[in-house]
Amino acid sequence: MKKTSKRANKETVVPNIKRPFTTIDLAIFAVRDVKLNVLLVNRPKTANDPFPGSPALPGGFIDIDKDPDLLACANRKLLEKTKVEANYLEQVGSVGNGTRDPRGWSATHVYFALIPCVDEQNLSKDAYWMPVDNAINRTKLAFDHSKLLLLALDRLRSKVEYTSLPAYLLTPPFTLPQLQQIYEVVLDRQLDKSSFRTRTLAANYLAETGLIRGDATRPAMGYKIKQNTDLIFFPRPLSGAS
Amino acid sequence: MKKTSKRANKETVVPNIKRPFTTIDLAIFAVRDVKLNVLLVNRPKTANDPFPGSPALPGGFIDIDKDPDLLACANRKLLEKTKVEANYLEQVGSVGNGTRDPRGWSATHVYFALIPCVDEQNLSKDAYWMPVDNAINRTKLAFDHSKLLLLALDRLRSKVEYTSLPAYLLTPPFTLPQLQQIYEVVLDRQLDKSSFRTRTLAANYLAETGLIRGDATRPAMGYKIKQNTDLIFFPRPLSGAS
DNA sequence: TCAATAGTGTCTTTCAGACAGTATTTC
DNA sequence: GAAATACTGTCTGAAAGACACTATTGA
Repeated sequence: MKKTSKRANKETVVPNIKRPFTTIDLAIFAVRDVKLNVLLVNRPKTANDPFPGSPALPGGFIDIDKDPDLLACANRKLLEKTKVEANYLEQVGSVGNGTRDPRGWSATHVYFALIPCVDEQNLSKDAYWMPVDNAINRTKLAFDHSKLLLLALDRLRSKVEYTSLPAYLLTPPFTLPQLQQIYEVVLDRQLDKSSFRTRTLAANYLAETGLIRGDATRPAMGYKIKQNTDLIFFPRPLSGAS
Repeated sequence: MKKTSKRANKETVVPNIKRPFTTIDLAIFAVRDVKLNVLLVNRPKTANDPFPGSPALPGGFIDIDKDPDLLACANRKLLEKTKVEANYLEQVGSVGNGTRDPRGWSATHVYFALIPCVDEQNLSKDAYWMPVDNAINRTKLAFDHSKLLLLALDRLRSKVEYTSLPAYLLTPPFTLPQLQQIYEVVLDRQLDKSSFRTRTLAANYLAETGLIRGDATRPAMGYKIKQNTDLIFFPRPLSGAS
């Protein structure tokens, strides 16, 4: 290899500039007791830490020695807190400014994850579930995490209007009425059964797994997401998607 | 103020962790000669710089002394290169890993901007327009900027399917046929005139500004975006929005 | 049989798409 | 009047919403 490579011949010089802190924050969602929940952790009570004891989104500094990229870092932190892999993990965006962290200029990369509900005793010790309604309206989260949670929730809700996202909040096999309930829980409104079924089945992303017995009622067909299926985009949003 | 404030009583300790580089990259779009163009700059030819002389998206390191937040940083860099404010500026997301910059682990925050076309002699000296088709298919951009450009372009195209975004690529007053042409240029396909007009006018975000004379043809009504109007979301996407 | 839930059928509504037809300008 | 472009009207079709109806289970 004689020709000049991308790297300059001499060692590339590391520029001498001030670097912001770089963190990841995660909004991990699951449905518990017919409510959308978000995973929180309490900040350490060490005096030197900002917001000691406050509830916060899981996350923290990127470890540039351990994390090959941002997504891997998000996955690592998710696994540390929940012991499970995400059914779905997507970046919401990033927020950075000089005021969000009292320790200095800081930029965070925000992800949201969907998992089926994990029992609290299987979570990491410092982690717990809270209904999002509660987390948004009645809880002061550390840093700007209330705002970050709202960002993630808005993204989730808006995508639920026109995608198959809620299927990632369930463990297969699940029934169409169960799936519809998840949609209703996330969107906080009722949906029509008939059009929901037509739309869902027409998208052709579910495979039947056999009847599931109900409780003294008619059994429902069980479904799972077909293998190698990406997120489904429906041709029209459910309604006021704006 | 006696009660404990958010900052700990003693100075909060700055944690001793390695920090990645933090940068902004901008995909600045405008329509020139009936083609969607993107603003590029050539990397400096200094030997110590990575990718010397290569075309790249405008951007660079955050200056934590100058930039209060990420958006302000994006605005600053936009203004430096184009001398104009953006009609529309939105974050696409962020990309960070250990390999995208030969100088070390680096995270960039990607924005896209829409501006009406700025003549090349009014741009900053090192900046120039390139048709996106050309920039994507026939140009090797510095760093991972080809990938970043694609991210921004995908976001733009997908939002054009169901929003009023293209209106921000025009200087008012403009006519509906002109606006339709911008949609067609961005989406690279023809649209039906009648449904385009119905949909656009029904959204009620345009105000008439009086007839605009054509070239030996019937004059067309001029429009501008109504004041204090946010981006409009249409009830349905144009077609295969997926 | 009844209660409860699963699932279907039918009609309406809302918009995008196709396409033909009319209107207004300059030459 | 011709050419060019602006604008309108009518029909079709796809998919959501409302809502009544049938189907299948356990007690």
